[in-house]
Amino acid sequence: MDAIDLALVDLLRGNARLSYAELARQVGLSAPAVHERVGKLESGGVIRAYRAEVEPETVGLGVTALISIVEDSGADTDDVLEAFRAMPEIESCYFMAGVESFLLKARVGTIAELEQLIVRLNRTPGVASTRTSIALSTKWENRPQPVGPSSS
Amino acid sequence: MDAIDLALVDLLRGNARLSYAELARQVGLSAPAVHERVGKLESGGVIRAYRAEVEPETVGLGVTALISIVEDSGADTDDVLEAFRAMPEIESCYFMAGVESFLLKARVGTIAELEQLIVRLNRTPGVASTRTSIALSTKWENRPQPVGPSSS
DNA sequence: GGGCGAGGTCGATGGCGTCCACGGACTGTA
DNA sequence: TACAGTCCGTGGACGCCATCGACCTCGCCC
Repeated sequence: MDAIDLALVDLLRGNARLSYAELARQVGLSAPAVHERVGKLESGGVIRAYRAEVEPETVGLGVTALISIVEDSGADTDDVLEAFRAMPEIESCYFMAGVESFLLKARVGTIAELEQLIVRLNRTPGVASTRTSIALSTKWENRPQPVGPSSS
Repeated sequence: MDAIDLALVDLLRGNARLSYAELARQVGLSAPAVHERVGKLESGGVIRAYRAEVEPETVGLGVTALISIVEDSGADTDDVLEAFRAMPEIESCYFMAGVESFLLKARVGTIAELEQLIVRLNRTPGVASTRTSIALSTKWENRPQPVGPSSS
């Protein structure tokens, strides 16, 4: 994990479809060398995936909500997690410090679907209560912060 | 935006580095046809970007926090937004319904850096108060939900 | 000094991206 | 029905790219 690896990660966070040849030009190595480095970043768990970022409205997912979950005392956190994982609307799931154990980011098409999701969440064993905030608009999301020349 | 476009979007959300030839095989078209469709999805704003998803800890961003912001009455929301945008630690920014106008997701390397960020946020003109929750762990993030055969 | 491993370059080759010309289906008009 | 125009696809061609293997260089350890 040297400066060149960080540069590759930065480049791929900005545009995951850059060719190895282009990456090679940018970091000043040959294409096979870059190919091997990126392969190691992938298998070493640094690069988890390559994803196209989609404008949610255009695929019928116009409603974004953030839902905080208070767990039942004595709930099995793993079971709760598994139940959340089975709900595809839940895009992100953070385990939080504080009274509210989880914060979920959910994306649905309509307010009606959001309502159904909240009902399902409240019915989930281990969930004591939910608190939902609706995002009126997403100013930006998952902006990659340059990690540039840093320590490690 | 027909079923084939949706399939392409799904495939690219799952793996942004699929070749056009591979996409073509999956959807049953020729490579040039897929190339043109994807090009239209990009220029039409459906596909916003292609990003490598990185394990944050491995690039020195091990601390995730969610920060709610209450605006001053009379604050200029655009100015506040611009100030947020200038802080690279803020990965996502949602404009929310409720007392707290914004929800920010920030990623930093250490608690000390988080403290500095919060200080800067509180000093920002237009910001009345902040409320920070720390994510102890990220169970998952930006999981693409299949949009499959849907309406539109 | 000599062997070894990590990590690089170079060269070759097959597949891919991308441009272009062409063709069939659908639509609106006479 | 016949015709022209448009949209959207296919197939072929060509140059670039991904990827493999052979070799090279440097630093390290015995």
